[in-house]
This record gives sequence, C-alpha cells and structure tokens, in this order.
Amino acid sequence: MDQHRKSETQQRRSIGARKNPNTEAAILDAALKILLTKGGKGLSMDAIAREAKAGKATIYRWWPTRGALLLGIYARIKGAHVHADTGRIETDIAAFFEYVFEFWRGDAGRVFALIIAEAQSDLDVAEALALYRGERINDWMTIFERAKGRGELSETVDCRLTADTIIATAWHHLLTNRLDVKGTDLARVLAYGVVKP
Amino acid sequence: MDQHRKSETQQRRSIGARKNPNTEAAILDAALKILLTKGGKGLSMDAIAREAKAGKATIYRWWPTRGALLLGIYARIKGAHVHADTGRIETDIAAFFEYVFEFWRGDAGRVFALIIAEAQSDLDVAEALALYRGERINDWMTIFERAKGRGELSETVDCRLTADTIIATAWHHLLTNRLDVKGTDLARVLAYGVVKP
Amino acid sequence: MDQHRKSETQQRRSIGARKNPNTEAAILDAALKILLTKGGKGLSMDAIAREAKAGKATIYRWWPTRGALLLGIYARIKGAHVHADTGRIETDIAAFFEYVFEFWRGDAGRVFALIIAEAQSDLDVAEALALYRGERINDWMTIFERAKGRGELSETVDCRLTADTIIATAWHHLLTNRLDVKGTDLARVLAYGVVKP
Amino acid sequence: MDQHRKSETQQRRSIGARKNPNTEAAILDAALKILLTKGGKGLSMDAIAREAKAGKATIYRWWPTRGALLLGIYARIKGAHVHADTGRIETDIAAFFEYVFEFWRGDAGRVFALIIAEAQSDLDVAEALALYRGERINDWMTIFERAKGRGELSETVDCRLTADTIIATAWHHLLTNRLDVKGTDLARVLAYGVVKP
DNA sequence: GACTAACCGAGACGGTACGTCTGGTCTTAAG
DNA sequence: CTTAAGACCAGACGTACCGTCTCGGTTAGTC
Repeated sequence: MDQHRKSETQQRRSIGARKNPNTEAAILDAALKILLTKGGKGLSMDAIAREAKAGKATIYRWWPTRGALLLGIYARIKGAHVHADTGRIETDIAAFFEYVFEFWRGDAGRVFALIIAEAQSDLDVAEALALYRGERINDWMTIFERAKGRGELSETVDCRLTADTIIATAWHHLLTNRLDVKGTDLARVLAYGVVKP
Repeated sequence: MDQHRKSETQQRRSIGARKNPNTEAAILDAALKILLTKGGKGLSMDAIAREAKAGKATIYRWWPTRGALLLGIYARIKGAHVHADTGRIETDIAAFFEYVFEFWRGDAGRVFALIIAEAQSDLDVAEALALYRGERINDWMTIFERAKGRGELSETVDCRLTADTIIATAWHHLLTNRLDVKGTDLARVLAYGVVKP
Repeated sequence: MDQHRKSETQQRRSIGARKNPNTEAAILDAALKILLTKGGKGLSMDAIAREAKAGKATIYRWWPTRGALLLGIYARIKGAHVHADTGRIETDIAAFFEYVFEFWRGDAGRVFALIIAEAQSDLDVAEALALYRGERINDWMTIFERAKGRGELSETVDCRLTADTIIATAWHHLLTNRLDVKGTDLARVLAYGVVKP
Repeated sequence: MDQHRKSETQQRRSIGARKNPNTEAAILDAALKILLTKGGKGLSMDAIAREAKAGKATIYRWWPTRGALLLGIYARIKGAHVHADTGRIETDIAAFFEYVFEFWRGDAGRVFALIIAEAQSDLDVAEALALYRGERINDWMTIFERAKGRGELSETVDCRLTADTIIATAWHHLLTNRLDVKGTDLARVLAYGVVKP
C-alpha cells in the first residue's frame, strides 16, 4: 500500500550526472500537448513545467529559448523526407505537396507554422529555419538534376529559385491554413507557368 | 515660465465624446517606433502607452487586441496598390516584385511579417489577413484577364492559383528576409515554369 | 409609438442654469443602492454614474469627494434625533441604544460605519464626523442637565466624558456588527459602573 | 568600494523553495513606511512593491489581501499586552488607557485605526479583528475575576459587557484622534457610572 | 567507501506585461 | 449655465509568466 502510494507520487529523479531521457520526453510531450490544446500563446515555460512535472531550470538547461523548444518539438515529430521518384517532374512536385500537406494536417503543421512565426522575432530560430530550408532546397536540386538528365527541363530554368518557389507555395498554404488544396493543381502552375509556350 | 512649464506637461485632453485623432496618431506612431526599435517582442501595450503618453484604456478602446493594433500600424504606412501595365505578363509580375520588395524594405516589411506571424495565433488577424490576401488576388485576376484578352496566357492555366503563388513567393521572401532577390528572376520562374515546352 | 420610445429613452436633461433635484435624488439613490448591494468597495464614481444615468462631472460638481457623497447619503436617510424622556437617566440611555440600533439595523448602519471608516483617511469626513459627534454630545448634555436637576447624578461625574462613552459604545457595536445587544444591559454598565458603591 | 556598491544594488535572491524572511521584513517595513508617509490611500500594492524592491507576486503570495497585509504590519509592531495590577480596578483601567494610548501615539495607532476601517469592507479583516477583540476581553475577564476576589465589584455587574465598553472607549478615542485624554478621567466614568449610588 | 559532479523537482525571487477598473478632468451637444 | 455622454491620462488592481536562483535529494563515476 505504501508501495503503491510511493509509486504514485514518484517523480523522475536524477539518474546521475547525465541527462535523463525520460525527462526530455516528458517535457517535449507536455509542450506539444499544450501547443495543440491551448495554442501558441498558451505555451509558457511555467505551463510546460507544471504539465511535465519538471523544474523550470531543467527546461532552460536543455532548451534555452522558446524557439529552441519549438524546434525540439518539431524534430521529435518530424519524419524522414521522402521524395517519390515518379519519372516526371510535374508528378514529383504534386506528390511532394500531397505528402507534406498530409503530414502537416496532423499536429506537425501547427508546430511548423509557429516556428515560422517565431522566426520573425527570434534570430536563432530564423537561422535554424534558414538552414532547414537550405536542406530542403538541396533535396530538390538532386531531383531537378535527375530531371535534367532526362531532358525534361527547359534550359533557362533557375533550379534553386524554382525549388524555393515550391517551398514558398507549401509554406504559404500552411500559413494561410489551406492544406486541402490539390497537389496536382499546384504542380501544374509550377511546372508550366502562365505564359502560352 | 509658468506658461512654458504648462505647455510641457500638457497632455492630450478629451475633445468631447468622440475620438481624438491626435491620440490615435500618437499611439500608432509610438507603436511603430517601438516595433522598429525593440522588435516585435518589445511591442507591449504598456510600452506604447508610456511612449505615446496615452492611457492604456485608450489603446484598448480603439484596438482591442495586439493584432488589431498591428493591422492599424500597417494600414497607416501602406500606400495604394499600383500595378504597372507593361503589356506583357512576365514583366508585370517582375514589376510587382520590384515594387513590393522596395516598399517592404522600409519599415513596412517588418510590420507585415509580424502580422503574418501574429495571424498564426490570433484568429482575428488571420481573418483580416485572409481578406487582404483575397483583395490582392483579385488585383491579379484583372491583370490576368487583360493578358488573356491579348492571347498571352495558356488555356489550361488556373489564374487564381497562379495569383496565389505569386503572393506566396512575395511573402516567402519577406519571411525569410531576402527582399534583395531580383524580381525578373522570380517572374521568369512563375511565367514559364520548369518543364520544357 | 415614437412618443413611447422617446419617453423610454428620455434622460434627465438640464432644467436651465440651476441644479436639477431629480438628478440629485437619482445619484444619491443609486449610490445607496450600490453601497448596500456591492458593499463599500464597489461604490465607485463610475458605477454611480452608470446606475444613476448621470454624468460623472455632475456628481463631482455637487460632491467633490467620496466622503462628501457618503455624508450626503447619510443625511438623506437620517431621521430626526429624538431622545425619549423617561424620567430616569438609566432608562433614557437604554432607550437611546434601542432606538439607534433599530435605526442602524436598516441600511443606515452600513452607511454610517463606512463614514467612520472613511474618516480614517479623509480629513474632511473626519471633520464633519467630529462636528456631528459634538452635536450628539450636546444632546446628551441637556439630558444630563435635566437629570442633575432631579438630583439623580453623582456630583463628581464628568458629563461630557460620559456622553462620549455612550456614543463610543454605540459606535463600537455598529463597527463590530453587534446591533442586537440589549440596550438595557449596556445602560446598566454605563449608569452604575463596575465598582461596588 | 565595489563591495559597497555591490551590497547596495544586491537584491534579495531566492533562498530555495521556501520563504525568505528578509523579503517579508522588507515588505512590511516598506508598507509601514508608506502608511505613515502617504496615509491609508497611498498604501497601494504597487507602491509597496516599488518601495520594498519586491515583486508584486511575492506580496500577494504571503498576504493575499490588503487586509492581511495590514494585520501583518500591526502584528509586527505590536508589543505584548501587559496589564498592570495596581490592586484597585479603577487604577487598573486608568493604567490600561495610559498604556494603550501611549502605544498608539507612535505609528501603531494609525495602523490599527486603518485595520478597523478596513474591517468595515473586508470580511476577513473583520473576522481577525473580532478574534483579537475576544482575546482582549478575556484579558479583562481575568482582571475582573481578581477584583471580584477582592470583593471590589458590585454583584450585578456584567463583566464581559464592561470589558467591551472599556475597549469601545479606547477604540473610540483612537478613531476620533483624541489619544491625549487622561486615562484616570475615563477610568472614573467606567468605574462608577453616572448615577448617584 | 567517501567524495565529487551533475541532474532533477520544486518553488521563491525581482520584474514586466496583461487586460480591466477607477479617479478626476475636460469637451461636446442638447436644452 | 446645467445636463448626459463619454474621451482622455494616470495609475492601481490581481494574475501570469519571465529567467535566475537556491534548496534538498538523487545517482554515477572517481579516488
């Protein structure tokens, strides 16, 4: 009985002079839960500490700023970036939109949108976001390379700028809360442009 | 001397049972100044009241939320939306980017970026922003109509989606702090797409 | 119909260059109502103006301070001070307690208690209260004079101090919210003291 | 010198997850100082926090209401309640008045008067005050018991009511700012009453 | 086996901002 | 000249959160 009571009130104690992974998990879980429940404004350090039954100092030790914490949350729920190779650049782009919109529709979208928002006033987050965007652009560069090998691309195209425009379109639909747009429609715009050839 | 002291300490008095335009101007000026000086995190209602020598209640009377205030600031510095008619859709798009980036490079950009950020957690701002985006899309629709009359556009193009992509690209460069990109380069991507015709 | 609507919304307008007695009544009524409903802390100038449908400036015109308003309220509900002449000083005192406690038990008690409280931080109220207390003491002096004529009082008694002690006892029971004590019991204490004669 | 400057600017840090007595002292000192300087109306939580260099939350943590703070201040400056045993009840009473008036003449009087005032609109303070009054009455009960043993008291006297009247008289002189009255005069009134034996 | 070092929950601390309320002052518009 | 209405500055209200700090206790590794 005492045993039972003890296990009920038992908290995560130190496991020695090193980071307790249970603690990290509890904090990130709590943060995500609050984010999705109370929204971005409700995500306070105090609330996280309360929810995770963690000390505030522990949170600040591992994630010194609100931005760092947001990045931590996103890293935790983010899957691998898989780019389908459909053999045609237009359908590759369409598949990307379908995939990323689907991913963002569950939890992750709100988190990533808040990261972009936070980046507008937190330089560190802005930097991390720029890095992340660079990686995604590089992903597209290899895809474009592949397409160029197939002779699919026009000679004058600026691949880096095009990749950025694809990302811009994806983010834009996230930020304006329209993740239900068809990927194929977006892909057609980006593949062929407006002007009659 | 007494006269001088009086004029020094003189505050903006009531001008009867109606809004005092001096007060509104003082508040918006103060808010903009703080925004550009201390950044988005420093824009507190208290700081604005202090800077504008206004009562907090006065601010809340006219702008009930932080978001409303941001929109007020932007409306104050925003000019008319002029779209050049160059006779070709590609150069129209390029001109748009050049114009809006130039505008955003002074003050207004930081404000608008913060509005987009705020929209991620403030529903009212999100709504206002959606409305604003709708107007900008309609601007483009008339331009596309003009181009279609000239037989410049491909038949299959989705004008509304294309307009949205142009806006997405503009916002994206604002949010990622790259307002120095050449408008002509961006216009080429959006006009012709990636695929060889 | 328009007539009806008009009379519904009709407010107390100016009646020319002089005080409108309806307004004074409405304000004091409203103040008393709030005092008894929300307690002393709820009695704000704003609340009174709202309740009385009066302008705040109108209130300040006639009662410059919170204390003045309290005194106004009390003056409005205060009856004449009648002292029964029972022929014996002890029963006179007892009758006084019975009478004043009864009076205070309805509304007036709370108001007077708040006046005493207000007097602790408002000099004007303190002065008015001192004046009022002086009058009450004088009332008692004539009664004691009467009793002295009957040869009822001991020669050494300090009438003024005794009168003050009677008032002290009354106020004390008001302030400690014990207006149910029997007047005869209090009168016996004051009439005979503690010491065996 | 640097040492000195450091100790000057040094703030009271946390001493762990428990109350810091230095902080409590600083807050009560600051509150008392303001009370005596600016009066009861100037005693705002903000002013205390400023003066004590404490956070407002810290004040509210330990004294949830203005009334609780007043009681804290009084408890801090209040000495022990000593009742002289002169061998005669009349001189005991006189000594009490002399003692308490002397005590109230310095600082404590203003504080206690404000507590009585506050009790008129704060139920918690009223309750604490009632408790305090009860203790003081009990003090007198033992004194009366002693006197009764000496055969000094008349048989019919209501000791509890007499004790209350003594207290009423003391409070009354405090509330009406007349702490210069001779204790012996007051004692005579209470000891012998008005009526010729 | 004693000692150090870092981790952990808890929560106090001085602050700042929140959004609301109140106090007094002032102006307008209506009579 | 009075009245209702209400805008205005100032600042107090009580709450929430910030980031820092100390406490008391834990465990792992070093001497």
